[in-house]
Amino acid sequence: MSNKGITPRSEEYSQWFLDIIDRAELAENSPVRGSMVIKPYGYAIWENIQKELDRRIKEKGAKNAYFPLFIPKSFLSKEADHVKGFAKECAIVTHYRLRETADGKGVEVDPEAKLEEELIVRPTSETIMYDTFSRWIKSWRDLPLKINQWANIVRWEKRTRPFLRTAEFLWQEGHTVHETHEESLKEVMEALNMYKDFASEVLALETLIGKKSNSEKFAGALDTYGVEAMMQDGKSLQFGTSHDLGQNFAKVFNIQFTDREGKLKYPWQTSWGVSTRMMGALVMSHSDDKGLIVPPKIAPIKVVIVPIYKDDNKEKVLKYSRGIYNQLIKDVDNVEFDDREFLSPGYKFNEWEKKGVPVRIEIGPKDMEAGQVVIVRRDTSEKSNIYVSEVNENVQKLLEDIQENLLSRSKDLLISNTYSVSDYKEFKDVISSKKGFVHAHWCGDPECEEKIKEETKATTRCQTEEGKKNTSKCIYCEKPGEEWVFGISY
RNA sequence: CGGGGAAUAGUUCAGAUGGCUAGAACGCUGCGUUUGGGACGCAGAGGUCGCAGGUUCAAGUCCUGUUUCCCCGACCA
Repeated sequence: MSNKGITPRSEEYSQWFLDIIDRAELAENSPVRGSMVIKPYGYAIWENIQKELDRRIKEKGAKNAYFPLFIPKSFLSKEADHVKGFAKECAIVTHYRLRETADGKGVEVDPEAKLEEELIVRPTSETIMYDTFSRWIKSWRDLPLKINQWANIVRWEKRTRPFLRTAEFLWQEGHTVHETHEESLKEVMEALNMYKDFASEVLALETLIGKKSNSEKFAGALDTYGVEAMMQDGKSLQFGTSHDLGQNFAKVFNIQFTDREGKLKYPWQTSWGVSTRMMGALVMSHSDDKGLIVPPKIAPIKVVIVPIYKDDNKEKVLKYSRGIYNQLIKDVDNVEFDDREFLSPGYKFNEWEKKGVPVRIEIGPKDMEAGQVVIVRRDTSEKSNIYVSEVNENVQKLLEDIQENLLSRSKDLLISNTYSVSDYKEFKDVISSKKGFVHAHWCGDPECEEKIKEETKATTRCQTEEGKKNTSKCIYCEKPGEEWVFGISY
């Protein structure tokens, strides 16, 4: 099996990657391609991400709900751009029953059981939600409506990559409805900033936010804003999106409300989402040749204690270590005590390093005699001898330090791989040799964008607030243009 | 849908110009010894060599067909 799709840093990479997900399990039993099994440890990371993000989403005033997996074909086809955008990557349910084959050895689709109207497995939930919204919303008093859904969705991509682009993925999608465009635009930016803050505060990832170009925007939106992260190889990864849907969907799903003057109006909508792709960003950003580094705030195991003993001092060391464990869990959660027998300490160290556990505590006879423990941080591999009485304080401080250090590494990477260029030759040089984010001017013509993509593989990633104000010659056609951020995208 | 690979043990792979009973490493099972950076010894289980034809005294190896998977593009969060 190979995991080459996801920025291998070394041969070791593919090994520890498999501790988190497993594609083989599924591939053997099923012809489902491009889906993946997320193993318990990987899923525990996802659960922690969910928990923290869910809290922030609710803080914004959104409530969780759940809508159907299947969308009637007619719903999806209501918004013209929306259909065009998703038509080519939909899984479609056409029948509802199987029957035994004539030879009795298997099953086949029962042609009698054809659905009158095909169902589409949701590639996103705008249509099925908004059909319902049209019944929920009558008056300005019903607004704003803010609904969030945690769900799985299916996009039948031609080519898949673990975490970055799987046929089925887990995500969160927020959908809001507002009285005015001004208000909905505010929501779009709030969601965008929520993602940026989440990335930086929780995932320790520095990101860039801004508006997407027309060719990159969501099918059916007026405008799409994106959060772009930079991976260790300089390539960019769209991490989350927030869409200004305008009144496009309101009009086709007939969502109307009576405003404060008694007039019937179409509301303004937004939608925003992030997916398990975040896990990919996490893996690809915080990793070194030893394996993953999980930011402490979402680590399923924050601290692992590894007792080191020989037969003659086993009981003593275990007792001493357990004492420290009991002391530590008073102040720190997610502490693991690894007393598995007959596995060498070296094996254990390696295993926890692969999994990215931020702090490891080694306790052996030498430490016991000195009344100390050895504390090792995962990000720098730095070891220190700490007195038992100082362990709790030290570990708490270390966890904060690691979280900060990961973010500062991510910042440094982004800053040191961001360039500004003024002509096309320079643009091509930088893109081909350095990758990274390249600030350059573009006239806004999709043809120039397309040509640049064909010739360099670089696409517009987004336009920042400052970029909009900064005008100069388009690097391709030299007509006047605004500044955009280009990059090579995953 | 284009362009390249590949298919042999649970996994990664080796098996020139066909040759006898199909191999290694890792993993797995048992016993014993080990435990401060991926432990070691001994014993063992595990294979219709992707599938179907063909050539041959003889096919994992050659030929034809077929299926599947992987990688690189196009599409996309």
